[in-house]
Amino acid sequence: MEPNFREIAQKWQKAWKTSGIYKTSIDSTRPKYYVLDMFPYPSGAGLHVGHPLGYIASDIVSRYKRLKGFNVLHPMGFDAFGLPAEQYAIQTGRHPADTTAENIARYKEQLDNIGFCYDWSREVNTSDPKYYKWTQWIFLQLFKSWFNLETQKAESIQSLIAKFESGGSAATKGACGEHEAFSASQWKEFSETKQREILMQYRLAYQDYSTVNWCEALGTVLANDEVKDGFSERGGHPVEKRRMRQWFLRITAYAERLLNDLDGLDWTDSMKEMQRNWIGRSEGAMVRFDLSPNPSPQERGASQTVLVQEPQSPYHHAIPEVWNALISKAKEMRSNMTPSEKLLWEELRGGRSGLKFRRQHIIDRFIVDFVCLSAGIVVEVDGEIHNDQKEHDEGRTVELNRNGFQVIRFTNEEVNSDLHSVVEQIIFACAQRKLYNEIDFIQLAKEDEEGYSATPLSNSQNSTETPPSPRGEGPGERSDKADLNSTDSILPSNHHNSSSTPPSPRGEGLGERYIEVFTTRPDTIFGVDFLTLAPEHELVAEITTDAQRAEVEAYVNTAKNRSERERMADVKRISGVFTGAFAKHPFTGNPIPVWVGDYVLAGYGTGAVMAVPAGDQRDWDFAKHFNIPITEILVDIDISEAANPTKDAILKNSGFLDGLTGYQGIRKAIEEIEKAGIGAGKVNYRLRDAGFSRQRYWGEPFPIVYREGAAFELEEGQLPLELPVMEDFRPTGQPESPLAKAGDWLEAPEGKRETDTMPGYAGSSWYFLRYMDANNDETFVGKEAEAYWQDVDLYIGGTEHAVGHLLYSRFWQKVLFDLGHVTTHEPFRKLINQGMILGRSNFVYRVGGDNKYLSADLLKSHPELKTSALHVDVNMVKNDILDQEAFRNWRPEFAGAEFITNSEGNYVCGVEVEKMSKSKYNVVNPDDIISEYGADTLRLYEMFLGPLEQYKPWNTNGIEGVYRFFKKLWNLFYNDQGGLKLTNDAPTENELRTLHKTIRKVEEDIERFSFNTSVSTFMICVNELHELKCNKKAILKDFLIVLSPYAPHIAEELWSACGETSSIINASYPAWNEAFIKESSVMYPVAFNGKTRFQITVPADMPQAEVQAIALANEESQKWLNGAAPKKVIVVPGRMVNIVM
RNA sequence: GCCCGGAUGGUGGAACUGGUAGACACGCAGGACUUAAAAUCCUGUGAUCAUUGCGAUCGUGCGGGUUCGAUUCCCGCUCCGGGUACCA
Repeated sequence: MEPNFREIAQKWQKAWKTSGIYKTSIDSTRPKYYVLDMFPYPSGAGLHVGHPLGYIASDIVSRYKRLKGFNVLHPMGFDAFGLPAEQYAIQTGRHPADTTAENIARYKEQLDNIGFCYDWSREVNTSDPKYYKWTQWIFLQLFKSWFNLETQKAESIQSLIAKFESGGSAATKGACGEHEAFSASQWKEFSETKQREILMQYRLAYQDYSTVNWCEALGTVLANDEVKDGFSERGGHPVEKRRMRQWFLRITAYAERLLNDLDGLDWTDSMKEMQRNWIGRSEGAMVRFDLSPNPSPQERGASQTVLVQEPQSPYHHAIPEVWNALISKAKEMRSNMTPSEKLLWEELRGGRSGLKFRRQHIIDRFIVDFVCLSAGIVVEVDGEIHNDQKEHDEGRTVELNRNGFQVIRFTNEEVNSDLHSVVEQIIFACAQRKLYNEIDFIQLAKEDEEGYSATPLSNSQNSTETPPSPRGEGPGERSDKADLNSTDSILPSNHHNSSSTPPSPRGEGLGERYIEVFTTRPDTIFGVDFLTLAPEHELVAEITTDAQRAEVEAYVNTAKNRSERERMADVKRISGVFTGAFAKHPFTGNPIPVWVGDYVLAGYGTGAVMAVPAGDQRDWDFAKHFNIPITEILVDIDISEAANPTKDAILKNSGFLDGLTGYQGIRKAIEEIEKAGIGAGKVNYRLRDAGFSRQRYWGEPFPIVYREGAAFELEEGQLPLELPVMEDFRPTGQPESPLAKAGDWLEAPEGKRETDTMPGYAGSSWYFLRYMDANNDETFVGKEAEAYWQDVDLYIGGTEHAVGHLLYSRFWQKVLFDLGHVTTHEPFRKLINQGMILGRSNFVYRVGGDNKYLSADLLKSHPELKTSALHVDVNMVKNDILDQEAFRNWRPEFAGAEFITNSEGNYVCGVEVEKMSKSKYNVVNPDDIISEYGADTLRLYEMFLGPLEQYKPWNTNGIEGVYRFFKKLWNLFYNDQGGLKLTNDAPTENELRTLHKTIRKVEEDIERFSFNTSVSTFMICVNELHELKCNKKAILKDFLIVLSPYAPHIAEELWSACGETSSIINASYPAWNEAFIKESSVMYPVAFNGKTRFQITVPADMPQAEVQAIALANEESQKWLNGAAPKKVIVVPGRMVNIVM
């Protein structure tokens, strides 16, 4: 008789429901165990076979822990607010409340079919006002608190107000935005609006203007993790940046705690690592670089007169005879400029670049292509460069250098292909040169050193691209000038005594402006060759010189308008522009050019970096691209091809850091930076405050009203603030919420309502707490319930929530903990990530344009046939063999399909593993499996598929094996006629051994979440009991208990067949007895040099020496030893014997 | 690029602290039962060689190393999967 597993499942599901056996309550006599699944988002598509994988695992643990005597909390609910539900509703033209309710009903039905032991009386639904009342309440707790940096805890905003009243803004340190300083009396005089404005800077839930991801198509802003490569994760619509007033949660205040507390969690390393990366802690230093004053026109004039004899005798050294020849030649050249020269001249002529250039100008005995006399820069454009030409050029360069000119060379190709960059470099070189000139002037005057003309560029390889540094120490030469003493002597004196006055946050000091950078490599500070600002950096406009203004503005505008996507797309492209400004190196006093580049992100650190080409590849690339000279600071490291970012290289040319490794240098450098009062060691985080506003309809409304522009919270008694029912809830297409159209609702007696709604993660950040006391109307979770259930012992869900949900939940929990509302500071003790179940797509191969299909196993033998692969519904395929009739009936166009089958007459389908999706026809619905094989088979088979955490394709092929197992089990209880064949006989030793081995193994497996191996243990047990022809109740009943977490329905059915009247769910897990498992004799494999040759069987308690003797005495041993004496014999007790020859 | 994980028969996978590699299952082949099929049961199934038999050799992505002994530990690679990124 065939058992009907489907009917059995339905029967017991009904019985359990009626008896309310899954209802859980607080029971202080038993230890608690809280097993939680990540609750699903009820989409319209329903569950596929991949969804229940984690649920099955958690259900097994729940039932097992219950058998073990724990009071188990195992709830389920629905994450029902959010964008997808709204999108789905808009698509179907219905209200999200209706579609959500339907989807939930469908999900529940599907879940119940699988036989989960959820206590549905604790169901939560985040879109239910009874639930979101408390989401709003928690938001108010965040709104009404601030983070005290001194105690590293959240406190009530009242304590902050008290501190302001007594000591003004200086009285305390809290995590906050920017605001002015004020005294206690000033505070008291502030208007309420003003006070609220300041408090807003401290609240854990606060408002701020910020750039957000605005998605035109979805009509809403998106969280960073909802944006992938500049497109919305859902729908793939383009996303752009907009500046809007938004709600934020001050999660950054908790960065350190969120990071440190990871250590105590039983999560996978990769999961913790993802959170660590997201928090992105990096240690380093803040360093300020004072800005040199921009040269005024007068100063420029001064420098000109000193350094270049201009304009009186620009043609110096030219003797009359040569002069006449040169001048006619120059005229000729002017009228016959090469196309590249013409191109460049168009950019340089008439002072367009802010500098005056002359063309085909005579200097000494040369005619140079272009020259900027005020800066002393010669620009040469060459054709193809041959070797002898190169030599000639070098000679010419040296002579021009001698005359005080710096030569920059470009090839025709460079000018033609990247004119912009060429012009850029020229302007940069001129500006830099001008500043050097000034400094030289000052230094020369002061120190009475050798004159400028005696500072030639001697390094002929790169001299054309290398401007002289202030006192003549070009790269790789004159190192005697770069020693500690000389750098000390030019340290600005104010740096030595300014440590008592902390720098203001930005470069707005009195009379002195500076750029503050964050660096993780303060040890490389002597290798700083330039600074780079993010295009959005606030100092950009201020410091840019007039000459560079047009270009910088153009660059900044382009960068701003470039969407995220475009910026991502050409990460490789290096772009930037020189501001014309210079900063002063804090230790050497060298001028450091300030650039703008979009490789620097405004949102990280200070939005400015100190660029060290020697140690950072991006800086290196930037320097090479713009011909910025690179300072070498690493001993014996070649940086001609790439930067060296390692910290173990020895530093040189680095003043007080010389001779130290990077590791040592970091500490020393921070020390010196702090001593000099130009900065301090600093820990920086990548984590940003969490955007908490959404311009959508289907979310929690904020319990906030506005009066005179200030935000006021609603009273607790006014919650929930229900979402108004609206006919038209579609996005407005403007960056404002659909709720802006809500008419009367907007006008509250207390003021004007906030129209944004909360994001999807609001409700899911605390749902695990609500389950503990889901029906409490007085509070979000009762004190008693919270104290009993505390936290989640086991949390199972996908890795996709690694940083979003899991981080926000931890943050909320910590805030609630600080405020005294919960007793634990981490919500999820152990976390397991189930791997995704992938689809296994099947294909048919259509021949040409015909309605004819070639079997996949014949593809190779028929290379002459051109075929195209078509996805075919996997539900028409069994063991990769197509149901031909079903295919013909699938769609009208396949009705007359002809099949070229293999020799057995089968049509074999092709196979590919892909994500499960409707469009690939590879979705398997658990309901179909259940109606064919029953719920237990589905449960057991999903577990049998492989390790829980592993990604694996769904393959229905193996399910028969599990089904056979159940039939085999059934046959231990029933004979062919359907009669029970159970006996009450005493079990034999063998039967007991089989049983107790199984009890032990399954227990061990569940404890380490190795569910797939318990399934094979069940199979082994049933196979053995079959062999033993065991139908003894004493054995089978215990086996059923062990099996019941995996296969509750069949276990319950057979349990009652044994005459039990109470449910197996309430049974106790049997204890295994070592005495039954112990074998009286042990089989030892005997190996020679590690290779197993034969086996011996000896009594289990035989001493090692005797085992060794027996092994050696064996005649097989004699054969393998071949007369030789063994060198060594190793006996591993109970394991094996190894004889070394 | 960086971080994490992985690679074992025709397939999914097992081997938990280094100790008989391939448990359990699928598939396949052969057999029993049956008029036949399904279901069920039995046998075999890593590769190569030898097959009359005893068997032998190789084998856990590749190359080294440690060890009496390595799928397991170490070093260096290859490939695959996931995460993440101009993060200074």
